[in-house]
Amino acid sequence: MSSGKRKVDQVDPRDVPKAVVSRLSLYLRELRRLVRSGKATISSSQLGRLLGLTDAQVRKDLAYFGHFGHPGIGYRCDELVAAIRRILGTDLGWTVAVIGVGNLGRALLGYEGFAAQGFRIVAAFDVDRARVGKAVDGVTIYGLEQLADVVRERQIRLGMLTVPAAAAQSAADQLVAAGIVGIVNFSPVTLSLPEEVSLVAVDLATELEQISFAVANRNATR
Amino acid sequence: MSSGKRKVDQVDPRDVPKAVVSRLSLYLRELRRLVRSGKATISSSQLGRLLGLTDAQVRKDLAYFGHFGHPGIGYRCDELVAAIRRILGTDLGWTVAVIGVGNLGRALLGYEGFAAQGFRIVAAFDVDRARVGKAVDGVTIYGLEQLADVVRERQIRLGMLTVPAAAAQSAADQLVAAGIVGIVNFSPVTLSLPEEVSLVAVDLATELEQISFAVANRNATR
DNA sequence: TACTGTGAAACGGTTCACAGCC
DNA sequence: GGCTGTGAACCGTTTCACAGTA
Repeated sequence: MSSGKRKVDQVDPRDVPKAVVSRLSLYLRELRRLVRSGKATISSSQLGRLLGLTDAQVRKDLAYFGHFGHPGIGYRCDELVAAIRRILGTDLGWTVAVIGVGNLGRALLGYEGFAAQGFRIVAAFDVDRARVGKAVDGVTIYGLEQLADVVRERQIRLGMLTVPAAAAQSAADQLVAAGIVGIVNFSPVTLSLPEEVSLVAVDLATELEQISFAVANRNATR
Repeated sequence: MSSGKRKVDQVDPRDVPKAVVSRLSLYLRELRRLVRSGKATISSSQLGRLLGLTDAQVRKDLAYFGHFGHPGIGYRCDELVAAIRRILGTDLGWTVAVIGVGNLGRALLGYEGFAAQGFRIVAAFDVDRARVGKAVDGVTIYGLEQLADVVRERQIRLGMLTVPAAAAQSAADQLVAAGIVGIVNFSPVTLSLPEEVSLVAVDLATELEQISFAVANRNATR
């Protein structure tokens, strides 16, 4: 507590609802677009309309983290972009590894959306010797046995897992042992990880199943 | 109401919480694995432990749709697989198109997890003339202008959208015009669609941002 | 006037705890 | 004894409505 009356109105980030955090990503994406299109300020109701949310929700979400708005004006787009990036931690710059260089892994290596958001893929890993040593989109592919070394040397902090289901838990264990702090799991398995490692799971088949359910149940009660 | 006292204890599927439906996919995935490994029955608490959920949650979720369990026994794995497939509608067999054959689109065309869950990708579309006419993983690539015709002929019902952000809304509009009933959107834009078309959005950068937030806020209040 | 920030109310989902059943 | 199905209590999130501010 060095000096001044630093107002502590922020909440402990750990008890912010998960839904709020994922909307933050949406706000960020839309705000960047607005900045690019030259818009200087935006109100909660305009932003909400663009994203299919209510104005109150937008304000409540942002208010978890501080006072970013200007009454009578709205939110300054560039200011809010900077604030959200800082909240999400994407201003820190993250190094990422891709584990599993199949179809999906290759797609991630070539995905342009990551760099702009502060994520740099610096290495890929695979068990297939035919792939090891090659590079895809400028990223070198290493053997899985080199994981620990490369993670240490290149200071890799996050991993994206795109290996076959049967190999996923073991690959995840290796990532954890190598000291990685967060994993996005694209393999269709439920991983069990120590709770100090963050996990987000994405299952492509599951996404289609959600659509299937919605469509199959569109009309009234069976 | 042909005969018998058909008990109507099911709830209108439209007011089942979304979270329940996405857990259904998890149950299904795990149950299939259990069936494959020869397990005949499973209790809600075992299934919950495998997925990181409570036993009560598993039972409540399933009870939205009927009485699938056997007191004293648990759930019969194969029975429950069939029930969930029917609930999700994946037993109906869906035809799917991929729009945008870039890195991610190609990965989807080669993704093996879809067929097993009842989804068949029967066509792909792209604006790039160099790609049109070719096939990827046995799926023919058509020009985007052929969308309406091919969707009709091949009776395509769902679409996966993997085009650049700038092209996404227009492509989505074309999908809707062609009569598609559900879209999984991988393009980093918020689409606006008529509400009779179902939508699931997956943003890869957003997933990494969730991890970033979790890791950056792992420790106590700043 | 136009807008934010926020308590309070309303809503919806999860957990609890137990009756009923095998 | 072991397990499901479920009403009731609990808890977290969303919506409402308005005081406060530029």
